[in-house]
Amino acid sequence: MIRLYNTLTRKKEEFQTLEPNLVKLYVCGVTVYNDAHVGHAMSALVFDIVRRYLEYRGYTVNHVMNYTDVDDKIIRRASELGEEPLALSQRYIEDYDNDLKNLNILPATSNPQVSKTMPLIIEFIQGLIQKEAAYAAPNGDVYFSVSSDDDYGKLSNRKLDDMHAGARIEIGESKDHPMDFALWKAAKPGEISWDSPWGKGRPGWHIECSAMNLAELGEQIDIHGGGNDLIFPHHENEIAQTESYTGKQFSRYWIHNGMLQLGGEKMSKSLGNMVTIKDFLAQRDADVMRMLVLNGNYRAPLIFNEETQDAAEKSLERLKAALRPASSSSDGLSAEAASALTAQSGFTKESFVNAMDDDFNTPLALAALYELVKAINTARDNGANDGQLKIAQDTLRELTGVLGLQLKEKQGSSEADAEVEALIAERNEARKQKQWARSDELRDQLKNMGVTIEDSKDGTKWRWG
RNA sequence: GGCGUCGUGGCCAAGUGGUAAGGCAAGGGUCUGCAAAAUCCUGAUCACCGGUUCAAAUCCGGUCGACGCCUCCA
Repeated sequence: MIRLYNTLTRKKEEFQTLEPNLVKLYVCGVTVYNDAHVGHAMSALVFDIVRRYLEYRGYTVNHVMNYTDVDDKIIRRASELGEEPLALSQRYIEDYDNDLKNLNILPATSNPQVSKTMPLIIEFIQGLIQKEAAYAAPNGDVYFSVSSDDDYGKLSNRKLDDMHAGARIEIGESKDHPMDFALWKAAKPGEISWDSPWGKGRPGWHIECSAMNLAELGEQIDIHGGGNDLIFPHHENEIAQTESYTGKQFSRYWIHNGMLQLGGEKMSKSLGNMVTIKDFLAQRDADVMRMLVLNGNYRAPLIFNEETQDAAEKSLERLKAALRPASSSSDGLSAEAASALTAQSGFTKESFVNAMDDDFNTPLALAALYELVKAINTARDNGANDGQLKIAQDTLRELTGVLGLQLKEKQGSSEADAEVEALIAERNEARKQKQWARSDELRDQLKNMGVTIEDSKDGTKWRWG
């Protein structure tokens, strides 16, 4: 039984899908006007892990992630660059797709875009006006009327009265209630716009997700996700719109990831404390980013610094090492020891599933994996052969795969490999002569080339990294 | 000010009533020519105060602190 923490109820709940074995999952994607940063990566990774795990547990996951390709910031940036807004956003969509691929994140089942959903958005707004949940203002804007919605504020646990103070009405707006928000914004001169019953304009931020949800997944979905900075106002408003429109509960479960922290504060484009995904991947392997996410609870803030990255990298090394082959000179494990290792595989799998079933408790799931790692290493030290390690290593490979870890050993070019082999042969010759100084010198040289050496009973082993 | 999350060993982090998982780092042992890898051993009473209980990191109240949202934001 899978349990997950539902922001709507602030409790862990048993997961039950609307339709058997099918999960309708909608995750808010990014606004595409700039390079994505590792905070975006965190969110994408969290939901990639959710999706992979649900699939592992036998569900078909209909995973929708949208692109906001029509927005104030896109328009501003495009005019700065002298580029068409949709051309700019299209460029960054491709760019982000590429980042996600490089992070080993599975592509969503579909990636709707605002610019391609216009008719439905307009229809949606018209429906809301008909139901008197929205109204057109004289200036061509259309607003959602929060007063029309009895349970407005239920997701973020806010009351309209409490929000009066902070709300602002900008000049030119004519809202009935300060918290009313735009469904449709009248176009300013020269801005990209679409025709509508209210004149030329473009959609507000929140309506797009309601419309794309409806288009892709229907009136009701199982899980809606995103960063916890979206709880208010974005997700709150989505609920208001969709439930006012359909009269049905929108999403059964709301999942929100915590914010990635750089130097004690949230990483964001506006704060300017960004590490882009490309910056990160130029320095570290994709697995490292994923490991950082796995190492903590997805709802908690993720501390991102050199120290946590180093630790993640080292623990990956430990997982990789467990997958390495047995010593070729080993003469096999006793039957009891071999069956104990196999038994451990079973225990680990069980612990892993129990941990993940409990709201994707990845730190606990990893702990289960390390238990198997230790068993494999001990078995190898005790003389296990490859056949005896296989089941345990296959299990480890399978479960790390569920988490989306690749655990690839670094590769070198064949010329470089040949050079390394030559140096190692030379070093082994020196070792045979007990010329330790020369031997160590060669080892240092290899180390500087990025090669790690391990001398063992069955010869010298080496690897990049 | 309002809403919410949280405060566990040097760092990251599990654990929601019965005397603290795991990873990284550190120190020591085994192995090794020396290393590396592996393995073994060593370390926290859980922000603070008060309460409930036979028993609390875990429940309740309070204090202090951190972070997020309340404006665009993953």
